[in-house]
Amino acid sequence: MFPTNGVRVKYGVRMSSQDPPWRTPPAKPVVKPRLSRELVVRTGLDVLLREGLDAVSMRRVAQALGTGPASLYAHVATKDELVELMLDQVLEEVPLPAPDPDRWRDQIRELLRAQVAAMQAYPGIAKVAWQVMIPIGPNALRHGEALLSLLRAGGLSLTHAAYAADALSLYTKAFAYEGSAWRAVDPTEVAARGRQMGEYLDSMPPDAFANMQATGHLFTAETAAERFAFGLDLLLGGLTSRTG
Amino acid sequence: MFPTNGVRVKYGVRMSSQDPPWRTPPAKPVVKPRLSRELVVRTGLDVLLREGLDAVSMRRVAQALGTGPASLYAHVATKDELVELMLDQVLEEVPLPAPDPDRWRDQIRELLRAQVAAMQAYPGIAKVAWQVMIPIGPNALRHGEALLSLLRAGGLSLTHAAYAADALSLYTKAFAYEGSAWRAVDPTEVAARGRQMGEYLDSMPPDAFANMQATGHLFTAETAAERFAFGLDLLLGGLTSRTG
DNA sequence: CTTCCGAACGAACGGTGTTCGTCACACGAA
DNA sequence: TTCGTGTGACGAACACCGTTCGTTCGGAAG
Repeated sequence: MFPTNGVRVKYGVRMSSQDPPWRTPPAKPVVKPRLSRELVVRTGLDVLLREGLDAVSMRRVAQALGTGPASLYAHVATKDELVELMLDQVLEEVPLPAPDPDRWRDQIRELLRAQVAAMQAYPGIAKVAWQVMIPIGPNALRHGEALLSLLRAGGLSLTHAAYAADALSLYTKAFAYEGSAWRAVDPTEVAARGRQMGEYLDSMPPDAFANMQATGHLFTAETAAERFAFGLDLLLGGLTSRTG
Repeated sequence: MFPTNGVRVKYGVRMSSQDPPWRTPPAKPVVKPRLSRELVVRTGLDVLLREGLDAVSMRRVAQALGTGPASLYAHVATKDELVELMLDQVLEEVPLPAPDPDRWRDQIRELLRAQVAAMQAYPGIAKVAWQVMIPIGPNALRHGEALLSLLRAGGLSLTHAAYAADALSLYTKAFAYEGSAWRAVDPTEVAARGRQMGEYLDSMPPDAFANMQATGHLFTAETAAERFAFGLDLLLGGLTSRTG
């Protein structure tokens, strides 16, 4: 029949001849894959992709697995750990460069851009990078080490490399969240916020918010890549004065 | 007795002579200030200061006001609006500089440092700067305009000023949140995370995370101000190549 | 075949944000 | 002064949430 490893027949399909005659066999001996940490995490990402981060609750993930919320706690300590594992899973797909002292600046740019892209593929996942204080998953650590290596390859001292990595990571996480959040919510709501802000600014003395009025049109999703590159150039450009 | 404006006597303290003799007067005619948007917001900040951001729920704030959660909705549309108003209130106390073209860089440093300091005075409040997509409160907008003005005073083009303001704001918010969050949670928990990470790193091949191992001790609360200044210098230093 | 252990699970607990219908009260009109 | 009337205050309830408890049951070990 089924391989006994990895599948499970609910309520036991076998019936003994001693069973009373009115014992009805289960209507649907549904084949259900055995739960595992990885399966729970993957299902969580599935729910996130389909219904957004807010829909990722223990109950919803359990429902997607055809079970109850209590079953998940055999594989995951808490919900925070689940979403942290989901984030780490997303980072796993990002390739890490081998430091090249001639291209370290471009390599940093590529790495951070790839991080943002990976996170934006799962709208809302960047939020958990802020919810959990310090990402500690294996892949998060690998990314941290890779960034530090690139900065060291650029000739920075240990302390400067550490501080620069901190600033670069913070900025990248912040940017990933911003873009990720915009994509996750209803676009009409974003538009409503923008209109609300415009109305407020218009109701004020015209010179009170002159620069805001003049630059408001620049903060759109279209300029996102450009803005990210600009901020990255600022940070990396600032490093030129500290190294060769 | 009391001025009728601003106070309220619960259940009506006046008794008519027609009342049946067993009618007991209310034991404590508690003087309760009338609810208002500002009072609700202020009470929210009170609860945050005393019990942390997680304790700020509609029920808890209502309880602190001696009423039920439904009463708050006459003054605040949703909980998100409440915490957004709380954040805006915190920003109100930060003074804004008048742009001086000779000191614009230092003025930016001062402004952003003051923003971080104000947020860290209310541990956890920086989190809401991320929960609400685009801060839209009057004070948030005033801060945005001030930052743009300083950058324009520095000679940047409109587009560059806008992009630089975006990067600077993002970095400041990110840093404020990081420090704010560390202060808001149990220090033993932070230590546990650090130890957990150290153990994981030790269990790996020693050269796999060499830079992480060497720099781990630099990411403490003591180096926070230094790290923030470093990142700010990076961003502002990157601007030198784009203006005089 | 029996024992045993841990995954799976149903039900419940105490919390959350928000809504609904009601009620008391201050204020303007008669 | 009396009488509506509108609005803030409020208790109760709804539909969720994360998590825990006690039980059940499948599959491997003895």
